[in-house]
Amino acid sequence: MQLHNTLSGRKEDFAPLNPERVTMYVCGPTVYSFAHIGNARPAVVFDVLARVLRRRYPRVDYTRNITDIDDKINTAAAKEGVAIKVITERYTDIYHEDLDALGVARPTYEPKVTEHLAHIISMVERLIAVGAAYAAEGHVLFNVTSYAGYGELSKRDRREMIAGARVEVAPYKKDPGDFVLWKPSTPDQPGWESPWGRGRPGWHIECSAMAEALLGDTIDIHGGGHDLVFPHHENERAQSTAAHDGKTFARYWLHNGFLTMDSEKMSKSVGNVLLIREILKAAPGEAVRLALLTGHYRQPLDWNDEALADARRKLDRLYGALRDAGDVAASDAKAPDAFIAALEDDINTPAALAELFELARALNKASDAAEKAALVAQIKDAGALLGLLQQNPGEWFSQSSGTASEGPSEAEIEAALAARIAAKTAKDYKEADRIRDDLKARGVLVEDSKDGQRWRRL
RNA sequence: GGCUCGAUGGCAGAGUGGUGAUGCAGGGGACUGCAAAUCCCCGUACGUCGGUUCAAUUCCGGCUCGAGCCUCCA
Repeated sequence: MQLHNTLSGRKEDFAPLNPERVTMYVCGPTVYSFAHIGNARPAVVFDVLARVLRRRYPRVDYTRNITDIDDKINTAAAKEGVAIKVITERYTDIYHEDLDALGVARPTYEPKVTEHLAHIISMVERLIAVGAAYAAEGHVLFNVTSYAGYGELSKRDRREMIAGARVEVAPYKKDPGDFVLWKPSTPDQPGWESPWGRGRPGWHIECSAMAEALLGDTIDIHGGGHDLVFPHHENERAQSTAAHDGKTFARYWLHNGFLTMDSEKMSKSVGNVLLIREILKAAPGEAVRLALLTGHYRQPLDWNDEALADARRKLDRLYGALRDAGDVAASDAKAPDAFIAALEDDINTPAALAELFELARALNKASDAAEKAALVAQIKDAGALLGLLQQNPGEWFSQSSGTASEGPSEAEIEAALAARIAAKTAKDYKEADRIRDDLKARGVLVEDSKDGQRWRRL
């Protein structure tokens, strides 16, 4: 298997440190608001990676954290006049619901920062002990000059960064690039007791501490959105390496490209944020998932209505092939080598999808029952690796477009189809066509197959 | 300003130093009462200017354009 490593800037052969236990850490959400479609991309991409790894390795410990201590959460809680727990639990549940709809499996571990305060404090103490961090005015800061490798991941020169810095440098910092590990809380802010007084952790130390607690000092794969390379992952790397006596923190760094809206970054300031749950009102979760896998994960992906409609039509074709195969009992055939090879080549989902369509065409052409059974099994096994094609074709074609869409009920459709078959039997094609046109106008496409009429929602 | 990554046909999107993936859309045909679905066939592409090479969309360089990071951010 090959994976593109941000640290080296090239594709590398992947070999886990311990083949009996592959470890993977992906930065999860800060739960203070609804998740948008951009947040869904890493969740889906690394879900696919976990599935591919699990096919080859017996145990994959995948950790995706929930950041439930953060100043944005504090702001949201203060605004509503509730405890931060009210906010974080609400949006954690929503996050789970959204990802469930996209077929994203839960990670092995889903740690929360609030459950790891002791670990975070201990890590900060160790960093001070080894001289990589220092306390100043209630804060604890990581000294970037203590780590020679600082800047390697994001390919940045510290001196240039200072020149381009847009923020004012706090006077207690030894170096302008030093970042906060622990900061003091005022009495009205959420805080936890620590050797440096009541306060709360900085953002970067959380992930380092949770990765250490659950996966150990060195992890195989660390993933996240491309925007996290700097400063978040650069800082994590510096902290963890310093705390672990120079041991490698993450062996492979993977970053997914950004999702744009009409070629522009999705952000609240631009006002083009598209929430996962808004999209799910008008489209099935599986189509959203496929749309996210249409491009290679490292490439930017432009989100628009056409991309989603395209994904739905693709699923129509794939599920159509499965439906037309009829009731053949799937054999125990597995996804073909070319499909696996595509996914093991740095998660090349577009190439893998092309293989899937080749299988669908073969299935559409097949007449032999054994051949059909093998192809159905191959398509389903391949689909499972992508997290697709696991429902019955009938369910796919009869489901509504999304949580908010409407249309005639199945009973109404069945009644209309009965009337149409009667008209057809009487060779009253004018009436049969009228019924078909009427249903189409209401969002239901009727097709005549050799097995009789069938329908699907548009 | 610094850094990173891109630029493929009507659209989306892989890939490759020399036979133009895949899906959608389009044209033709088969099938169908007509459609739809399916199958077969077809078309149009590698930003620009140079270089290397027998041969470049594929390697190298300049340019132009685009996305992202340098501040919270997937």
